Amino acid sequence: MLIQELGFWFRKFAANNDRMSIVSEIRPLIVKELKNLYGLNFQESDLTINSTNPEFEGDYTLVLFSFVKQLKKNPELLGNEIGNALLKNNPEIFTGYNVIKGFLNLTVANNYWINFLQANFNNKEFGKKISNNQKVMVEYSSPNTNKPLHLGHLRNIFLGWSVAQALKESGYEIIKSCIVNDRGVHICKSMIAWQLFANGATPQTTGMKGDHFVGEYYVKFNDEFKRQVEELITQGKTKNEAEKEAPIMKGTQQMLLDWEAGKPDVMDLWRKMNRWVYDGFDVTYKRIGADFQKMYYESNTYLLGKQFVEDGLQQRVFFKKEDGSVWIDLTKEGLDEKLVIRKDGTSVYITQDLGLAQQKYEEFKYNQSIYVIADEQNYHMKVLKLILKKLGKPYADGIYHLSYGMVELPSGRMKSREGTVVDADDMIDEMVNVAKNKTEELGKVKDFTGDELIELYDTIALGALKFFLLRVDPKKRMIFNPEESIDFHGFTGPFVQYTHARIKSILRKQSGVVSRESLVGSLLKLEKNLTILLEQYPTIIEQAAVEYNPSVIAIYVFDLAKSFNTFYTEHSVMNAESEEKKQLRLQLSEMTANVIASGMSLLGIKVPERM
RNA sequence: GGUCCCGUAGUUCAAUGGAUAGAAUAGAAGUUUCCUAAACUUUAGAUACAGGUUCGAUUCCUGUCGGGACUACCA
Repeated sequence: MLIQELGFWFRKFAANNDRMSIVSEIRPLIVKELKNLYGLNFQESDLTINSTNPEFEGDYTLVLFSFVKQLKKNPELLGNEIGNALLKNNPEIFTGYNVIKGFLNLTVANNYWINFLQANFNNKEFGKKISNNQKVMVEYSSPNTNKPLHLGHLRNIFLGWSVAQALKESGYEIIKSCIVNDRGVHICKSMIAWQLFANGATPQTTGMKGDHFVGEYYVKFNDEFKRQVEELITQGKTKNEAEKEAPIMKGTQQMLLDWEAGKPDVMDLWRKMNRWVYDGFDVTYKRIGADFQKMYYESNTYLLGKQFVEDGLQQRVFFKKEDGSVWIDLTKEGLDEKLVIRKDGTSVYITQDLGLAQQKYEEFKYNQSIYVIADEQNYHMKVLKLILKKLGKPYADGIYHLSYGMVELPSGRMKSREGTVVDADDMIDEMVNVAKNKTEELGKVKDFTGDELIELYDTIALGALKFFLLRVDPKKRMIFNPEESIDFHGFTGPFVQYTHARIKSILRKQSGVVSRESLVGSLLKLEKNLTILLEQYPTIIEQAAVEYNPSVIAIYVFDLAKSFNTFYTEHSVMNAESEEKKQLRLQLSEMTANVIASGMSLLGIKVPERM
């Protein structure tokens, strides 16, 4: 290698964490050539550059059709002219090109890939960006305190956590928050059922997890309510009347009034039962790795929005109807009139959220505020943002609704009343069980201690579950099939974890550190494929962060593992053809393990050394 | 009724308007004296329907059919 060429590579890879991807380096070069050759000004974003299809020669492909029209040249000629110029002016980057139909296939120099590998293979922070001084709040989980977490919550939690992590890796400061829905009529339902049926039982006396314990009384309320309604109907009432007059429902409404009045015994019971639920949630959160820097409680925030009302009326954004209720007219925006204050002066859900948005902003001065909420609330979130905008709030534009689709069963939507809800804790326990059985069956870790085994089962089980819920585009509804979903083969977390464990096994056999200089001049097809994939990792993180979409990481990390497995089956690392090849493959292996570990960590998934 | 979202192999998911629509499972056929077979290889199989825009459409537009969500003085 020539001295000046070494200098080129040194500059290229010196600042690891700020390095540009090869594609982002190629773009300006092409723009430059288009100007030189034809005097045309194109934006980098005008260029379409794809990975070259495997059946053609080349690494990256420029699509030529968009220039053909403007230049009135045939694509073959155009491609050759651009390819020729690129090669001539950037001999250290390109070593070849070919034109097929309207596609210019570019081959990137082996030296580029080899130097990339040498510079980054042992960098565990590859892909991580330096701070950009932007602050993002991510609100997720946000449960009710009347029942335990279910599969739908898990999608929310994994998604919120992972998006936050991808943003953090991209240089943002992250504040994870949670608004706990700890008040309201549904909470009173559990409370009243406890008063009626519990005989003083507690999670401690029954040995139950607190959230499950309280959830049982919520179910008991519904059973009793149904029974009372039926009884009243047999007495000649209509269904509507019966539902209004059922004693347990009347009791619930009274309890809500008592709560709002701050009646001591009701407040005591409310605090006690919420404490039970929080204790239960904490266990689950800890187990699945959810964390929050800021908790909000609706019992503290539900009155906040009222400050907006005067403001809104004065600005003529809101208007008052004759009965005293306050509204906003959104018909010009294609929506309806929306109530913000009831005629009795109490606030509604949207009003509370206005207040909470304001409080969050005052407290954290965020640049962006992300709400991880299911898509059934698309309308609500649209209205929220619109109102804040109309009120001239500076933070309105930073609000983003990360809307995700429901998790459904093959039989349809999960319904708590029909008992078709998949409980989060049960689900995790079942996954752990499957992980245990499978691991024992394979018998590869018989020398593990009891604690190590428990940790491994958790790692695999949660890896499978998180991967399963994150591998799908958040926007889309997803179907959860209990029979088929607990699978550790194919496009799954354990598949990726297994690849990592196998690589680690190779690396353990290598005594001492892997050499930095591999001194090989060329790459075999499978070696190059793997290197190209590794080089794309920072771009993938960026995409996941920009699109708020962890599934691109899951898909990437799976592709990477698959690509390594193919390589690994074909070529031996420890018994490579030469010492240089061995070092190169060790570098490839180490970097693949690092990127897998890093990518999986962005999904909240641990990777084992052995499994 | 109105607004919005979604229809891709048997099934679960991919595909910034670009080359012969990719994977995974399930199906068929193979690979273990050699770095962990939770792996690898081969094979068969799909864009709901009808138009339109475009050099080029799974992607954009219109319509039809099918599924879902929202449309609360519930949260």
